[in-house]
Amino acid sequence: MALQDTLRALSDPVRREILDLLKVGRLSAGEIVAHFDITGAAISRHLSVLKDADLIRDTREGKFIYYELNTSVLEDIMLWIATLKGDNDNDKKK
Amino acid sequence: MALQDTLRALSDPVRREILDLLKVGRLSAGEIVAHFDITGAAISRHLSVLKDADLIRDTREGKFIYYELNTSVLEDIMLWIATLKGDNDNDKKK
DNA sequence: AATATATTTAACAATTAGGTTAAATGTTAA
DNA sequence: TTAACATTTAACCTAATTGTTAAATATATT
Repeated sequence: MALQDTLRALSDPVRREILDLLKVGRLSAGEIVAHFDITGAAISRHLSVLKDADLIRDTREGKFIYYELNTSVLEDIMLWIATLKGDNDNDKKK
Repeated sequence: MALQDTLRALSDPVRREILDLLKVGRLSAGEIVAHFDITGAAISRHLSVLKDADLIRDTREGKFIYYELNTSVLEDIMLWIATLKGDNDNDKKK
């Protein structure tokens, strides 16, 4: 379900914007919420979708929960797209 | 809306499987339907989503409509993912 | 212990998505 | 022009998604 989860997570524009924000560095949930016009509850659920897809990691620090990007799962997408485009790099690898 | 359309189209497993089928070569709608357990109507709608996202192109030939892959729009995803991963190749380009 | 702050979870409403069957459209051939 | 075939579109149903507000949880502070 890895690829499925990742692509589903990426298919929402709010979630992609969250990832774009985290590109610069870690942010607390509240800091992320501040960038949007929707409620903290809505953002919180988006964060949990991203977390389930392992696109972000969280660490609590006192009252705050910090989120940071985890790009490793994006490899699978890159691979899938590459094979779709007829790249035979993968065949070579095996 | 290009990236959004592409990612949304890719977020469904049936649609990804259709693209995988087309990797080998063009197929008629009917041939595609034959690979699945859902109705032709359902597949037809999936095809139209893929077409709207410009991931496939169609050409009618007599009674049949043939579908073929168009991978060019996948570039945008690759780019977006690359920047997310901190690739500064794009910066260099400008 | 009580309160304030940060965040998540629950319950709900509106919208979107993906499936079905039945009807419509386009094309070929009798 | 009628019949048959390939495909799409329409109408409908159910389930999932995304947002809201209100309640719950976790931590820090007084």
